[in-house]
Amino acid sequence: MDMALQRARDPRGSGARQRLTAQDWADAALAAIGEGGLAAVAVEPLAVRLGTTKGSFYWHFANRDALIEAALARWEELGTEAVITEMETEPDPGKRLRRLLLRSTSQAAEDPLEVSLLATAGQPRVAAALARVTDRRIGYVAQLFTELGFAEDEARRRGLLAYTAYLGHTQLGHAVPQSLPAGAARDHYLNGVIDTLVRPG
Amino acid sequence: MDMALQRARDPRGSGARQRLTAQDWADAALAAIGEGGLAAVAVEPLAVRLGTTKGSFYWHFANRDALIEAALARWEELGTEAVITEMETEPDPGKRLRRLLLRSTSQAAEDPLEVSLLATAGQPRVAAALARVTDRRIGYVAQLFTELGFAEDEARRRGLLAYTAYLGHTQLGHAVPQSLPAGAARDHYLNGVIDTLVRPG
DNA sequence: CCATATCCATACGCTACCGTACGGTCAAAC
DNA sequence: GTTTGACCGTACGGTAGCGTATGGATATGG
Repeated sequence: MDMALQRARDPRGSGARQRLTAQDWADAALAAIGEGGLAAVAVEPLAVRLGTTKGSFYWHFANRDALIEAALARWEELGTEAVITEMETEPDPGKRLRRLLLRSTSQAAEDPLEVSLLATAGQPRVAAALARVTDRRIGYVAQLFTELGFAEDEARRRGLLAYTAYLGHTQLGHAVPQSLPAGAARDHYLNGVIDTLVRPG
Repeated sequence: MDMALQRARDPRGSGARQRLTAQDWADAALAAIGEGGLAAVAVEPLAVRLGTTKGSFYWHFANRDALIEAALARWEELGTEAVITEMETEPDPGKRLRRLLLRSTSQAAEDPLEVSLLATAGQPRVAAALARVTDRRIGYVAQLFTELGFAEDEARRRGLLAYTAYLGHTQLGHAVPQSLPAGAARDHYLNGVIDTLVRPG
């Protein structure tokens, strides 16, 4: 998740701008979710971080809920399709699976956002966004297994197993990082996992 | 997690008692975590649920933080050792692994507590409790793979994979339940997963 | 039957945050 | 150069929850 806060434009031409866009708020909200969960999406603290005040916020959004919605939409846009598109440059499905797993896990290691969102699946809006993203991802991974020669059912089963392992892995990465292999052992571990996942039978 | 709120004793002999114990508060806090995350551990709402007031709470605990600590201790006590002990009645390690996975996943399907705790790994106290529980569990599963004849390294690798899959599975079970197989397909899926996990190679 | 320790109710002040009201500012359009 | 509309600052009232203070209830031993 690239939080590169691209501002609309910079009227002054230099660094210090003062007008913000709704997307600035949405990105800040995403960053806050990553750091402190949904509860950290609080208007006044965010305003301080953005160097502005609530006056700005309530111009761009009706209320806090609308901000959350915008942040989730942005996450859906950035967190899944971009990665899948990036994978498509690799023709071999086996290598694609390896690249996907390596990239996703290391990405997730730096970005607590997904973990925080999973945590707040109680919220209906979050649940809906998660459902869409999850379906898309599991479908994509299952398709990779299909391309590797597995039958429909078996591919779905292995795709689901791979995705649950990915999810659990990121969970551990944030909650109990010392339980995961690090450095070179990490790549070795992940490659071994894929070996197990793609072994025929 | 059996939330059977056993009261200390019941001075009246019948149903309606009014004095509470610290454990009553801790159990209520655990239930609240399951329903609404750590943030839902709020003294005044809990007092309402317990049919009492803050006066009781601040008699038993110094502050909200002490309550959280007590709840975590109770979770560690109930959520891991009890299950492992229960597994030991099964002599065959292969069946033990199957029983463990089936029991844990269906348990977790009803009890959002673990998911909520994972979500709040930011809190140092939660992180410490999670670390202890995670180490114990991964160690136990790895030992099962050792008993199944895998070498030390391979057993650890497969144990970790199994545990991450379990974690991710429970995540999905709460966030996007429709992505998981249900009913008979569920057992079929889990058995297939174990087949994949124990297949030699 | 009263004394004491245990346990709870109630009232209070404090802080963080939500949302509103309204006035001020600045750039662009005319 | 005035007007207009987009954008922001500030002050306000409201709510939820933390923690404290203090008095009241209740059970049990003397």
